[in-house]
Amino acid sequence: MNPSNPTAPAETPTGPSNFIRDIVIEDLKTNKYGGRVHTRFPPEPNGYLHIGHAKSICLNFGLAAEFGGKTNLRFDDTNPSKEETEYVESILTDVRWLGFDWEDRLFYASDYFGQLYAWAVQLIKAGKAYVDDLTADEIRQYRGTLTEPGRESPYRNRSVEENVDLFERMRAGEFPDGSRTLRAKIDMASRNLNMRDPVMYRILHAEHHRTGDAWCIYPMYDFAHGQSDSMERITHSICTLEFEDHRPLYNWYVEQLGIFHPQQIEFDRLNLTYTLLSKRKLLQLVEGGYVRGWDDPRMPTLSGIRRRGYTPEAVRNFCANVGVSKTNGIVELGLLEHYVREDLNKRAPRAMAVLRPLPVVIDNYPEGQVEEMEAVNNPEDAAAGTRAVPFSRVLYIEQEDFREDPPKQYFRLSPGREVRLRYAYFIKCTGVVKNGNGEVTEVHCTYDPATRGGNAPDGRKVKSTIHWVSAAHAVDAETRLYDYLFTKENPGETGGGQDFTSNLNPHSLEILTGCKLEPSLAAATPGDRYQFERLGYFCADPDSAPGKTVFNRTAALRDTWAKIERRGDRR
RNA sequence: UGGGAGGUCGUCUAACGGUAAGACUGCAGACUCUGGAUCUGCGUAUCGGGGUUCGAAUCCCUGCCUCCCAGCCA
Repeated sequence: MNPSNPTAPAETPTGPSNFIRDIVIEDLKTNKYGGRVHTRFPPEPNGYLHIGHAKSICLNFGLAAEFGGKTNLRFDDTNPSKEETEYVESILTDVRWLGFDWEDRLFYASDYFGQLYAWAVQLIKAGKAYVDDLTADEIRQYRGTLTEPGRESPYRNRSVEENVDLFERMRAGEFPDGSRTLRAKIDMASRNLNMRDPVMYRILHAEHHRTGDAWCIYPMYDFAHGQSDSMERITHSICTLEFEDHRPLYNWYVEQLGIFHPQQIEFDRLNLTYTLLSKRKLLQLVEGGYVRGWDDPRMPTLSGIRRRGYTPEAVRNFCANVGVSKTNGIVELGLLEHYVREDLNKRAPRAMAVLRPLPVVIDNYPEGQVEEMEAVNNPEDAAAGTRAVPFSRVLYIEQEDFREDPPKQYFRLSPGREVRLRYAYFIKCTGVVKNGNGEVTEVHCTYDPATRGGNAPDGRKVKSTIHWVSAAHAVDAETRLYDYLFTKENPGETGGGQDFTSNLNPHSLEILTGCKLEPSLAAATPGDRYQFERLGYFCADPDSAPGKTVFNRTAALRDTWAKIERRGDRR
C-alpha cells in the first residue's frame, strides 16, 4: 500500500500472497524497474471473458493497485478473421463490472501495426528475417518434429534487397493469402520449436474490426505481443503456463530490436470442476444452441455469472483465494459457490417464495381476514429493517414441506404435527385432500391465534419453521433452477469418438412456472438479488416483463435435510 | 526416445534447512422463528528409492507420474 515501503503487507489483503507477488516485492526492493509496477490484461476479442480471465484480471489489476502501479487493458487483435467489435464491447463491460479501471490506458495491438511493420523491416535489413514462399503445408514439413530438427527453407538466404522488396509487395497486396510469409531467421535445429524460424507476418486479405482494409498482412501474436508490452513499458508481463515456451522468442525479438525488455512470468490457468474454460468450446456451446447464449446463467462467462446473480465481490474474493502457482490443478466448483453464498448471505434481502406450491387452508382462520405480519429483511444486517407480509386463510407452502407419511428426522408438516409459519402462526395439520391419483392437492390446518408472530405464550416448541405465501396476494413467477452444465468433473474427458457435448448435463436447467412470490417481490427489477428463505439466492432475470417475473437461482442454500435424506437412501 | 514446466490433506494454497499451516469440502456437536447463518471440535497430505545433515517438504542423486509445445491461432 505504501510505495515507500513496498515490503509492508497490504492494508487489506484480499488473499494469501503468491510467487508473482513475491517477485514484484523483490523487484521493488532491488529497484529493478525504478520502483515501477506496470501490468496489463491482454485479451483477444474473439469471445467472451470467463471466470478464468477473472483470475488474470484480478491478479494484474490487484498487483498494480497494491503497489501503486498501473494496469493497461490491451486487445491483442492481430487476427482479423476471428475478432469482432461485439467481443471488445463485452470485454470492456465485464472488466468494468468486475470493478477495475484502466483509466486512459485502453490499447489495441492494432494501434501498433505501423511500428510493428517498421520493426519487421528493421529485422529484414539486419538479415534476421526473410520472406518465405513455402506453403503452410511445406512449412510444417520443414519444421521437423519434436525429436527431429527442421530443415532450412530454400528461400532462407534471399538477399536483403529482395526481402525488403517482397515484404513491401506483400503489404501492397500483390500476393494472395497464404502465398508467402515473413519469417524470423533463427535456428531450424532449435529444440524449442518456437525458435525454428517462426512466422512473423502472414497475408490475410480480411477486414479488421478496427483498421478495416488498411492492411492485408497481419503480425502473428508472437511478433506482436512482446513488443506491445515493451512499447507500453510493462514491467511484469503475466501470462499463463502455455506461453513459457514462447518466452525465448519474445526475448529474442526484444533483444534484436534493442527495445525495453519486460519480464514475463507464467502462472497456472484456472480450471474448475464440471466446467469448461476454453473460448473455443464455449463458442461451440453458443453456436450449437446447447445454451441460450454467451450470458446463459449456466455459462462460466462473466456475463453468464453476472446474469446468474453472482456479485463482483464474490468473484474477486474467489480469485483472491484460489491461489496463483505453477501447478496445474482443478479447483472445486464448490469453492466458487462458497464465495457467492458468503457474500449474498450478508447483503441479500430475504423474502418468501414458494416454488412448488401446495395449498393450505387454515380452517379456523376467519374468511376474508388479512393480517400484516412483520418480517425481518435481513438477519445479518439490522439496518435492512422489516417489511409487512400479508397473511390470510388460504396459503401456499412448498410441496417438500409436507409429507403425509414423514420419514424419520423429517420435522416439517405432516398429519397431526404442528409447525411454525415463519413470522406468522403455529399451524397443525388436520387433514388432506387428494386427487384421483392419490396425490395430496390440499392440506387442511388449524392455527393457534395465541402464537401470532411465531411464538407460543405457553413456551411450547415446534421442530420446524416453514415459509409460506398468501394465496390471494401471491405474485406469479417463473424460476429457473440451474445445475452443473456438465456431468463430469472434467468435461473434456470423453469416451471413444465422443466430444465434450456428450458430457452435457441434460438437467442443467429446470424451469418452474406458477411459482408464488410474496407481494413485495413484484417490485423486483432485473439484477435484483434476494434470498428466498430456506431455498437459496435468486436474481431477477432480464427476461422479466411487467406481469411476468423471472428469477434465476444463483445458488441454493446449504440443505442439511437433503443430505440426511440422501444418506438414508444409501442405507 | 526432443524441449519446457510441475508433483504437499478429497480440492486449492502455505511452510524458503528447525513443531507440515490455512481455506473449501467431509464428519460430530452447540445454537437458531431459515434443517440458512454463526460457533466448537475431529479427520486426512510432503510421488517412490537412495544420499547430505544434529535436523529435509525444502539441498543432492535416481526413478515414476502429470501438463504444455510440431497453427500462416492466441
